[in-house]
Amino acid sequence: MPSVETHRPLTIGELSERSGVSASALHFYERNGLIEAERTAGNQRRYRRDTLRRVAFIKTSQRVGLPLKDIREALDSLPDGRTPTKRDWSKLSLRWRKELDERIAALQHLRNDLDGCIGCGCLSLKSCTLQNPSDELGASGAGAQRWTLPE
Amino acid sequence: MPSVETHRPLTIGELSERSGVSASALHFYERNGLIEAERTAGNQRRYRRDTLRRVAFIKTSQRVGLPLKDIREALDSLPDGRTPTKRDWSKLSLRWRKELDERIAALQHLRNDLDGCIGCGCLSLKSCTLQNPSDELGASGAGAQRWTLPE
DNA sequence: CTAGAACCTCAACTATTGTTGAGGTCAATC
DNA sequence: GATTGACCTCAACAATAGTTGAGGTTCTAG
Repeated sequence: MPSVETHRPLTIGELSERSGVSASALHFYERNGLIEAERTAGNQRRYRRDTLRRVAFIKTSQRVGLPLKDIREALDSLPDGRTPTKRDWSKLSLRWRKELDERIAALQHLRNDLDGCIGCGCLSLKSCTLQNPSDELGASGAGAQRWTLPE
Repeated sequence: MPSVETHRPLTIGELSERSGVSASALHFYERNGLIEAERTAGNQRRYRRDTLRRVAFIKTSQRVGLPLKDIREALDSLPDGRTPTKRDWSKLSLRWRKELDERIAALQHLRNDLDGCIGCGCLSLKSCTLQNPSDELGASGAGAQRWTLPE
């Protein structure tokens, strides 16, 4: 049977140390609705232990380059009051994995485009402008869109 | 032989339209040493046509997530006064491709780690803490480093 | 030569993701 | 019961990557 210790909520210091996220960042996440905490009679924060996982999700998502706004949206899909189940987290992970896949695909696409250009030192990617002498010499007309890959 | 038109330097409006980068952003890049311009007698900017390629490099690098500081460093390796040759750009592209490769590899690594965790809904990546019941119940001790993948 | 579009500078503002410090309170230990 | 470390709020500051606006100048076409 679990001891009392294992159910005790976390102080901000504990959460900070265990998650590797500074207390000020935790405050910030709270202000922005990414995490939440109970308060003691003396107004100090007490975090449910699953907040640890929530913070892990935040950190990991940030590593992929997602803005906090998006991360919050994802977290909003978790159940409100109760501790999320494995299934809940699993759904989130899957969603997040898709993001990852997309980002990887986008970078690979970019790299493939680049490969065709390294030989000529060109950087226009979509259509190598160096292979088009009129650009080097200064062709007028549609130039902008060539560099803007579709979002 | 090339007409005069093809050698004429670009106004900021032209560079902006052709590159898809706003004039204010071009001002900003100049303040930060990423691009430069000659001036007319009346103090208006005139860009060498190869600035177009420079801006393309900036935009593309940003797409990969590189900060302007790094991009400037890369650009600093270009020859100073003269128009860069294809070879110059080629070197830069190669360097940038390595960055891309690294980023792709990092994301793939992250995804592979995640794959092992989706089944259990865990997010600790390196070592699935959900597979470790002591964490769900709140094991004390080293928790932080597990989520911090090496930079 | 004059109107209007395009350009100039400089300062202030935006958003994101936090950090730092001041001034004060809480909680656990001696 | 006093000390001390951990915690609280609030405001200001930081870096990045720009945008916006005011107020004034230049360039170009008619």
